[in-house]
Amino acid sequence: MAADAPLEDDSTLVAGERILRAAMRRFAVDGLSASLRTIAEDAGVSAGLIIHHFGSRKNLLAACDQRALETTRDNKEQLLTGGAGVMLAQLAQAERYAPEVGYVLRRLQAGGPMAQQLVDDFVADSQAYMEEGERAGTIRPSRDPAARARVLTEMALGALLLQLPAQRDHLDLAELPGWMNTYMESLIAPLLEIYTHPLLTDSSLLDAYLASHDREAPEHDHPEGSR
Amino acid sequence: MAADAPLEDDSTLVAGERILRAAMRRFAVDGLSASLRTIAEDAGVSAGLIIHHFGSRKNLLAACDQRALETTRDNKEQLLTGGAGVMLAQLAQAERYAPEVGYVLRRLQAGGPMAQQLVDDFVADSQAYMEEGERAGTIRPSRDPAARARVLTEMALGALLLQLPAQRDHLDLAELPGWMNTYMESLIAPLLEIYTHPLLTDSSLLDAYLASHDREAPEHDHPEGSR
DNA sequence: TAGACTGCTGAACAATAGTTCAATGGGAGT
DNA sequence: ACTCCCATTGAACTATTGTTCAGCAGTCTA
Repeated sequence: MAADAPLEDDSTLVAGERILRAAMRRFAVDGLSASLRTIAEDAGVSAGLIIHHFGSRKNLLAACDQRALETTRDNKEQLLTGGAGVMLAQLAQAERYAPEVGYVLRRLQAGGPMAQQLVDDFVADSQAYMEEGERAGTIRPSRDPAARARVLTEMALGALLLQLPAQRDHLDLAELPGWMNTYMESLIAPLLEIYTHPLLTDSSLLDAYLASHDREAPEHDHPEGSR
Repeated sequence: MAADAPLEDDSTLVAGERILRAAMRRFAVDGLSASLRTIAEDAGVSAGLIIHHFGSRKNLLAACDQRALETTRDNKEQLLTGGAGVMLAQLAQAERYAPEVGYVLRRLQAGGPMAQQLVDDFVADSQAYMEEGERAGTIRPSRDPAARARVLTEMALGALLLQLPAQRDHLDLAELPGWMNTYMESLIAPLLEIYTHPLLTDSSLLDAYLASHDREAPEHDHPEGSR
């Protein structure tokens, strides 16, 4: 019974925890399509036991999601704007968290509601951090701070995603910290440049856009006629 | 015989083309894990025929990749910096290309070498376009134009990826144009702001970073003379 | 008309997946 | 010592997958 019971029954905690960790590792390494039997072997148990504890594969994924959310929420510090990626990178430096970070990346790669949830978390973090920077005078105020934080965060996370290996390809957890470090290193120079010296030489594009949209005519036809 | 023959034998072109189009649609709609039988049903043929024509599932994917590359390469125009996403959005406006655009998105989502290939294409485009803007005086020169183009493109594409539904979830091709349009609309205001008014209020961060890194590799990569 | 070529089908096969279930075995409680 | 309990196993079941293969049907050639 209790096939769909809430996870983490305390009486099953030892085996359940071992399975959960093996699952996060496997999902991170092999992608979210890793098989239950593989996970079972890693955890040193049988495939049936996973079902016995978690009810179904979907529930196991859900448990991993929850664990990933907790881990990321417990580690909210970032250094730089668009800090989501940086925060992940920092988290990955603590090799202890490599499975969690890998899992988060796989989840984001897979897309769907949980990816959205994770992104929203990062966005909220980023926004809070940017408000702080705004108060401190290091970050310029925005017309729409929420939108700005969202865009910057999604871009940082998304760019990171594009560096990932394919879904079913191997992601080496031991190399993950160095890998993310290298990537961040290559990112920081152009990113700082863009954030310091504006890409566009004047504000004509922005002005034109604002002029045509700020007068409360939200939904009008796009200027360029398609052909 | 001819199991690994080059694709698109002209004598088999009619059925092969029908299969290829059905495959691109299905892969776009259901994700790259769509089954051969589903595709076969869409194309009005048997599953065996797909093998007969393409040799294997992998080859079918490869054929779709090639088609997607051709389509995107034949439609290289963009409006705005980081134009890869914009270019895809525009391409999606021509509903005729919805399957190709959807397939490209799925490919990027799946990651791997082909995603890298597509990204590199977009980066090259973006860089050429930005050089043009640089000459025209609308875009500010960069210390490292290639890196800047890559970062901007990967961020634009990556942010788009995060909006996608999950791998195995339904992606409605009929809604794809409007969907991308809406997303681009929400992106353009904060993006123009960031590109116009620098995010950081002063250059201290950039200066500090450059000071600590420029003694190694300042700028040995002279910007290329355009070929 | 006979024969051959070939695009094409549909059944069958092997591999893998998640899930079910009867049986086991050891520990706790009485 | 006996019994109950429950974590745990391992085999089996079902579903789906990519792929194979023998053969059918239509068309072209001689």
